[in-house]
Amino acid sequence: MSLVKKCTMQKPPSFVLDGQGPLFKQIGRAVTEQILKGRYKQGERLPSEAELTTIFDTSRQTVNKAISELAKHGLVERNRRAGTVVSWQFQERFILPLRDVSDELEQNNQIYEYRIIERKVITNGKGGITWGALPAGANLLYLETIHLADGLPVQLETRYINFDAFPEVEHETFAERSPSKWLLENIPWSEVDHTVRATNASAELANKLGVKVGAACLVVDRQTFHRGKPITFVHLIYPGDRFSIKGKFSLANGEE
Amino acid sequence: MSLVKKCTMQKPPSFVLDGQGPLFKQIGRAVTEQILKGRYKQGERLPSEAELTTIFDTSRQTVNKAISELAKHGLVERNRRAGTVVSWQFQERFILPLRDVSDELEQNNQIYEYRIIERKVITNGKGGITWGALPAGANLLYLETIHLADGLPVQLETRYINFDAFPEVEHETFAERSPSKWLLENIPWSEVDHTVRATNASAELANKLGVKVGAACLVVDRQTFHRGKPITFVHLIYPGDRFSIKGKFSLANGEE
DNA sequence: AAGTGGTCTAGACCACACG
DNA sequence: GTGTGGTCTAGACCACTTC
Repeated sequence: MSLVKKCTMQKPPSFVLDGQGPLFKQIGRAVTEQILKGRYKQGERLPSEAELTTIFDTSRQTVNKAISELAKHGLVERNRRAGTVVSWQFQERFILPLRDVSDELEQNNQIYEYRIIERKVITNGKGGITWGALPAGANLLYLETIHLADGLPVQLETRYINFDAFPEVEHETFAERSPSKWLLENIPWSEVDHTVRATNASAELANKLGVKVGAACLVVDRQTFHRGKPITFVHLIYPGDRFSIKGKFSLANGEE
Repeated sequence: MSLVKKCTMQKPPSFVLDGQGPLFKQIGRAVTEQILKGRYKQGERLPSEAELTTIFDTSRQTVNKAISELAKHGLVERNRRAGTVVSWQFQERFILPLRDVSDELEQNNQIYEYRIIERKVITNGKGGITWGALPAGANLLYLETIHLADGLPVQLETRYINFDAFPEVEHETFAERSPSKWLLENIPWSEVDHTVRATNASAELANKLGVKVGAACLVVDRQTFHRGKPITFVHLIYPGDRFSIKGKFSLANGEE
């Protein structure tokens, strides 16, 4: 029996606190730093919370808060007994924020307007329109809205609202607030479902958006629910050359 | 002097713990629940941490953890002295995950393959190619890769790697691992920048992706950095009819 | 001045998974 | 069993902001 198991030559601590901001963030950065430097490789185990507690001379809570945050961002994985190891892949979590058009445009100092093109109550399943989340025969408020930036169309919104569940929309003209804003301010929601894809503009769409027939457009489909109850389904179409979704992510600062 | 300031008819506590999982999550759900129910409206102030501590008969830490989490998700905003109020808009945080193609396909039980179409070292700024993050004249490793699902093209990848900073890529054939996977496993990164938009397929692109000329395609541009040093720029093109980005978000469970 | 959230401590018990 | 992270407590000091 050997006395030591290969004497893994205790690595230099080398964690450096920068003195900026809260301790738990400093610790998070220090550890992230060492991982990025390759000091801890993928699959490799980090010091336990107990060890980090002594390394940084702090309480376990603080260490836990720091490392749990890294785990939330997917940089490390934590397991009881097995300890904390560096993730093998953390590319799965690239993240894109999706914002309301009007907010997006305001930030760019563009002038935002919208116009309701059409408004009617329709029956789910008829006229070729079916919203799978609701049974056929349900009443839907149909709204078609065009959103403009500096007078140029940037988004065509086709919306269906669960009319039976929210009959109060009948008396809303959406003159003051766009349907999107009105819903957000008046109807609570708890779940959202998104799909983003690309499509070619049909003749009708091209006309409404002021682009050429066949032009590539970005399409965002969004379904909103509250406790499983469907609220609204919205189909957003953007001219491909006038709109894009942008997102940044930085490991050092946390999210976004 | 009136004795009471209008006696704001102490609202019924009405927070309900469901007994499922950790206390701080139960509290988070209970509070979220009341907000969604409209019991606390937008801009309205929540009970302070001290009050919640007595309401839930727990420690302040636990309450803090619960409510801070809601704040991270954008449901509420916290301010010193002013207290915690329900956010006016929390639509800004709709989130879309972006995943590696191969992972995406694996999940759908589709067969994944890739082929390197072209590989060469080029000079930044020449041949009409400029990567703004690097100076003109820098060396770039150019890689063009096609990714297939069940034998059908789903992604055309055009990639530039900062060759001067990572000369080790010269000897990598990317035969075992796609450039994307190889980079993720061998080069540390700390910042990512994304843009998603739609575009019409050029003749060349249409040919490579096996779609019609002019077909709408989804384009993802991704720049990756490490401590501000550019690593790679990649231009991913998906046939619009064969690919979409999907994301779900639920307030009740936390993220994603 | 006073109330709020932000952070930190030093302890504790527990569930889980590995040996 | 034993070490790990997950959670919780009861206290504390501080910074900020509104009152």
